[in-house]
Amino acid sequence: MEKADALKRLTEHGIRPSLQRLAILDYLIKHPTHPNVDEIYQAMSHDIPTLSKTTVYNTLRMFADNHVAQMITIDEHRVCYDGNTSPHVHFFCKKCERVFDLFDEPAPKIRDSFMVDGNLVSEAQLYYKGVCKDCLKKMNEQTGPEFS
Amino acid sequence: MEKADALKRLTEHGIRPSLQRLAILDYLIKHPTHPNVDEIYQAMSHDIPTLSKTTVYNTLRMFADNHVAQMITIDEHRVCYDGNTSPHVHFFCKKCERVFDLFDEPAPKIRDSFMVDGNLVSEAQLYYKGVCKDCLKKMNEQTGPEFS
DNA sequence: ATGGGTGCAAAGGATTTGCAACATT
DNA sequence: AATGTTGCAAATCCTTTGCACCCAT
Repeated sequence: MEKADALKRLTEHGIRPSLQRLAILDYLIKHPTHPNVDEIYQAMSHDIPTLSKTTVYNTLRMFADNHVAQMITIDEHRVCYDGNTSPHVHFFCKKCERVFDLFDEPAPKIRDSFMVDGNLVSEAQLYYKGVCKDCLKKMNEQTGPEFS
Repeated sequence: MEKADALKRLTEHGIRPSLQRLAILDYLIKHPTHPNVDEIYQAMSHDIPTLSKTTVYNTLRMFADNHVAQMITIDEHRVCYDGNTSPHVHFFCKKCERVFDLFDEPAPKIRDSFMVDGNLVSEAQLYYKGVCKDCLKKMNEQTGPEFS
C-alpha cells in the first residue's frame, strides 16, 4: 500500500506520477499538519537528497491549481488591510489579484469569543476565490463568450 | 469633517492620534480597496514625504491587533498546504502559529462554481483565529486559570 | 527628562526566475 | 527527437530588526 493513495489521486487528476510528485503528495496525505514549503522540503530531503526546493514550490502550486491539495493562505505575512471591521466575505480574483468585498453574502459573525474543541476562537474570516466580473468580461471579449 | 471618522475611531480604541496614524486610517477608510503596505505607503508619501514604510508596517499591525482595521491574509504568498481537499474549517493559533483542522465546524461546501454579483466563485475557505488548546493550557499554568 | 512614536539602513527570509541537465515517450 | 520535469544559482521582493532621533507630556 506504499503511496497507493497518492498515486491514485495523481492519475485521477491527469498528472504524471513522477518520483518527486508522488513523494510530495504522499507526505502531504500522511502528515495533515499543514506544512509549508520548507517543512516539506526539510522532511523529504532525507529520502530524496537531490530534491530541490524549487521543485517543491512548483509541485505544490500545481497541486493546488489542480485541486490535488489545498493552499491555505492564513499566514500573516504578505497581507492587505481593510478599514471596514464589520464582518463580510472577501473575494480574491486569481486573474487580476484584486480583493473585493461581498457584503450580500452571509459572513461569519463573531460578537464574543467562543470555544471550539478547547480552542479559543476570536476571529473568523470567509474567503471566496475565483475570477472577477471584469476579468470574465475581458476573457469573453478575447475568446468568445464562455460564461454568462 | 476632515479625518473625523478616523480620529473618532482611534480615540475610541484608546490609540493616540498621531499625524501618521490618523492619515493611514483615514486613507484606509476612504479607500476600501484592500491595499497592502506598499500601496498605502506609495499613496501617502505624496502628502507625507517623510513617511517611512516601517511606520506603515507597524501602524497597520497595531490597527489589526486593536481591531481598528482587519488584516486580510488571502494573498497566495507565504502559504501552507493541506492534502485534505474536503471542505473543513482551519484554525490558526496566534501564539504557536500552528494551523489545525476543525472538522466538526460547518464549512462552506462548493460542488460547482457559482456566480456572485457577476463574479465566478470556484473556491471558499473559512478561517478561525485565536489561541489553541495547548497554548491556553500553558497560559493558565503560568498566570492562573483565566479560561475554562 | 522620560516614554512613546517615527524613520533610516541593514539584515533576514521566502519566493520567483532563467537556464541547463535529465528523463520519458 | 521532442516534450515534460527537475535542480541549481541568482535575483527579487517583502518584512523585520536595531538603533537613533524627535516629539509630547
